[in-house]
Amino acid sequence: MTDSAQPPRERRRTVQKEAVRRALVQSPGFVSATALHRRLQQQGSRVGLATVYRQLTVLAETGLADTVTAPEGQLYRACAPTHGHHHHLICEDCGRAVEIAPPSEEWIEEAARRHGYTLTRHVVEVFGRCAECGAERA
Amino acid sequence: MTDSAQPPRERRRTVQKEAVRRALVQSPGFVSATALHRRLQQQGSRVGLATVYRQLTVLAETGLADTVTAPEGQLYRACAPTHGHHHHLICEDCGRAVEIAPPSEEWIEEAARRHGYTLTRHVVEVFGRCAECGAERA
DNA sequence: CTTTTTGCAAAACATTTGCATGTAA
DNA sequence: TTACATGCAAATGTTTTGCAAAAAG
Repeated sequence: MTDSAQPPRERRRTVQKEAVRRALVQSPGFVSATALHRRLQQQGSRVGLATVYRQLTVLAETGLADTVTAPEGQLYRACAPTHGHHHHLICEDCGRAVEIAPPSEEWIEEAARRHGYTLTRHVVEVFGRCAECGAERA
Repeated sequence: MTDSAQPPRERRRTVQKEAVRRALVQSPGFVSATALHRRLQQQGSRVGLATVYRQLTVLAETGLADTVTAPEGQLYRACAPTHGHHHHLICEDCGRAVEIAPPSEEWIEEAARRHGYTLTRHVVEVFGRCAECGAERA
């Protein structure tokens, strides 16, 4: 991208925008767009799936949502805008996610530098099964 | 692991199995199943896409291939069976990947234990632009 | 011969997009 | 009024699956 100054997208306040946001906040761990859409329907909100996707994208861009790429798709989670980025320990069963902090991320920059890479982003995803789900494991 | 003795899947030796493996080895960085399939076609091998997916899955399970989940899908890369799992520094432009080793992964187990999680897998993906691609950066 | 593997096409999903229609500002 | 936002359905793109035919052992 040649840094084309994008027309500062206007953000209009809409019911569905709020609904998506609220639903996301209500969700315990990371959720997929479809899952969130399902939840919204159950709650009575008649928000279109496309809108859920669009809003989730916006939320992620705005930093209001954290997102990780899982094999079953993109997952989102509400996130305080101040948080910046962090890593998670995610339960593969229920999706519950715990924030974890690596002791140091210097080694990442270190490694990048050593190999002549310019860092753009990094992801640390740790998957497992939480105590609750693990106990009832079949 | 509950060590449920799974019916030891028979592994029959087939041409396409070899073809997929070879194509994967020939590929420099991480490749998607579809990309690999395309490559195979260009090389003349008439391997079905489904087979490529199936084999790639097997290779990953067997530990003969490394795999990362990217937004555009699952990516695979040939990998020595002895290697175990490791992490990568991936160029977002050309896909070239360099192996990197975190100083220690104890903190992951540590964190899991602390939160009562049973670890199943973890992924560390660091994305950036390699020296080569970075130079010509527009 | 028996069982696995393949190929193909259809099915399943996740996600995006085109467009007419609502609607905030 | 006038853009932007939404909904819906169609379009994409990836990965899986059903099943009959081919191949391995």
